[in-house]
Amino acid sequence: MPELPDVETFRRYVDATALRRRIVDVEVLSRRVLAGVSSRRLRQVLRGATFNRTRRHGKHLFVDTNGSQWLVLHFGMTGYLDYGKERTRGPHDRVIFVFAKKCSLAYVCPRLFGRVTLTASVEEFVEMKKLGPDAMSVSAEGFACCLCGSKATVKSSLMNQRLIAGVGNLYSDEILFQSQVHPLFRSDRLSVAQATQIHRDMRKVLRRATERKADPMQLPGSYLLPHRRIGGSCPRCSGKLARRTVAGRTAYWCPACQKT
DNA sequence: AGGTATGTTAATTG
DNA sequence: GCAATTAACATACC
Repeated sequence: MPELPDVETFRRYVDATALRRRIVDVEVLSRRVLAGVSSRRLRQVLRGATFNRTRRHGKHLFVDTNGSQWLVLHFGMTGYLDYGKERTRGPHDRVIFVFAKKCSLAYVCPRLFGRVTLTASVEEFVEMKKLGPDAMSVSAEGFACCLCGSKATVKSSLMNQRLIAGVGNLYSDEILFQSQVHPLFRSDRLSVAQATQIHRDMRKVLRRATERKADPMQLPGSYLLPHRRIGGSCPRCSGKLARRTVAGRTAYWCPACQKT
């Protein structure tokens, strides 16, 4: 799941379920998802604390734990959160934050590509990971700056978390479809008008997707994602969509609507 | 069985 | 150094 709209949805989910509740225990069921923190330290820092507030930068979710540490959650390709009272444990639960009254929040990650850690500062973490500005917060000028310095294809640049944080394979396809820009177009050859358009469409697409709880199939029929499958047709011109590996991922686009 | 998958990163190649 | 490609990670689905 997790591109920016998914992680923003998870952030709101934590806000709605787990804020200000005393953490009575932390169960680490898979050490593999811990990055640079031991289960003992995670438990020691979180036990007795509360989740105070949440932040998001790109695909990373941060939860202020009351003291000097933030819990950092990244979801890989298949991670998500599941809150419940007396919830039954699933096979892919990796870390469980246990609250009072048998309530708990599970970090579930079937493929184990996600990571959980702690950081003293969100800004330091972002700098350490060399993440670019958040896709929903970056200004048009900042966005153009990030893209136009890259010789990579525009799809690759959009997905490069060091340039812009938050856009992945699915939404990069959607953004370029909206802007009618070909995914293989070189970033540094975009006109100012094109970069401005892509910036506007990026924010529009991510906002829309977040409104729809990050379910790509719930996007309007005029969007690419509901049609993004083998044999799918362009909602604008009805032509067959093109499909090819770009930047190591499967890209879909309309060869008629998205020129060069 | 083999191909595919919403992510990241290291190694390799041009 | 940059960019593209490939493999690797671990699992599920068609």
